[in-house]
Amino acid sequence: MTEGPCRIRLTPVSYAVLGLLATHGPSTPYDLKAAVARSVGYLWAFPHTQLYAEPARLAAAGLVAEEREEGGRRRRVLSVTAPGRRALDAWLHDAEASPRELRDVGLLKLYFTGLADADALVALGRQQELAHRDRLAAFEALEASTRDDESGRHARATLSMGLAFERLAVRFWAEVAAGRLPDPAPQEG
Amino acid sequence: MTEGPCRIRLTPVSYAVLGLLATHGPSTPYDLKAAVARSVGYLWAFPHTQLYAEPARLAAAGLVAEEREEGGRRRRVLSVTAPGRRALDAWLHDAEASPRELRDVGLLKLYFTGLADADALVALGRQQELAHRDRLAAFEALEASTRDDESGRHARATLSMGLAFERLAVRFWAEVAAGRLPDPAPQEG
DNA sequence: CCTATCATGTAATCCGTTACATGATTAT
DNA sequence: ATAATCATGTAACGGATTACATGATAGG
Repeated sequence: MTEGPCRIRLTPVSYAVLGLLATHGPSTPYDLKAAVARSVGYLWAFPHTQLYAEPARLAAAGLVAEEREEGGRRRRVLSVTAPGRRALDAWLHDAEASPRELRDVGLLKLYFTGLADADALVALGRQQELAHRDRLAAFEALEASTRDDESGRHARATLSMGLAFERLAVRFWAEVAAGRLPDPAPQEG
Repeated sequence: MTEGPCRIRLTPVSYAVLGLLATHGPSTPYDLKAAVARSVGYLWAFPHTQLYAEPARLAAAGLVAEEREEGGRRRRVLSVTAPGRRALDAWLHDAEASPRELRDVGLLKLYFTGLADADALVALGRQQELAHRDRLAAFEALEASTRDDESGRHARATLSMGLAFERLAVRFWAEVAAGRLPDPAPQEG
């Protein structure tokens, strides 16, 4: 049993695909698209084209197997190979993961809003508050619909972080919208 | 007065460059690099190469002006043009900014850690807690060093969000490290 | 004077996105 | 039967990262 023919760099998308295949078993790219929408999508969404392109990359490296259906649409059915599973496990057991920068466009705007007038600031606050409220509502709906789903404890844990973050963001931007620029100084210590 | 010769798509990097030039006046790419490190870097860092490449793009579009020093290093000195300033103002006055997905590798791992054993989970928690503690400490140092800097109120506001987020992350990952998988259900409401 | 680090840049790669396109199903 | 939407892809583009490279300045 030889290893994959060529080494490729594995990105988060790679591991998401491997993880979804390992979780749900053999799937078509379309299945993956649906699975993402139902699961990690709120945390990390990718366009469906990536779910067609990425398996090809992984297949070239021998980490997933591609089979074509015989009849009708001749869809690709993907599954994890043994090397693929090993790569996934290695990733999961490697605790290293540098935290993401915020990289939020709203915050970047806020940073420079001193260059504009106060109206721009308040408008930004309002818009951001609304946007985060929407996401919060979506997360809460998702939370409600996955209660007493014992199998998804890890998924619910990440969702928990998502909810906490959105609540924080709503509070933050509501302050901005009210014309009160938050300052870290009077810390609630 | 004609507009820039060609339209380009302006990305967050573009506006960061425009914003920094508008704030600090004419600068070389190296100045920009230093300014980023001192300012927005904690929120959104880019490699220095982008601070050489991006001004070229902006110059081609007429949004910044490039001059070469005469003596010695013949460095490029960049400044915002009138159209550049208008583009920046338009961006600042457009409140639209879809919030960023979390897209955190640690959370993605957490999502799939049901596929691995409990050790992996705890190790991940520990590592993430440490990483976020480090960032929190860095943010706190930055906060302390910018106190009573009246001109940077907007900067301090974004920093305030950064601090709050890191505190949240530390709490969250500490739970994971302790083997307690957070669940959104018992909401502190 | 030599070395190390700072400062300044170029070039290539590659992933992610956007745009486009078309074959199946389902509904009316 | 036709329209509409679902399902499934291909192809090109471009920005961001990575790797490489070299000229100045300072320290020993």
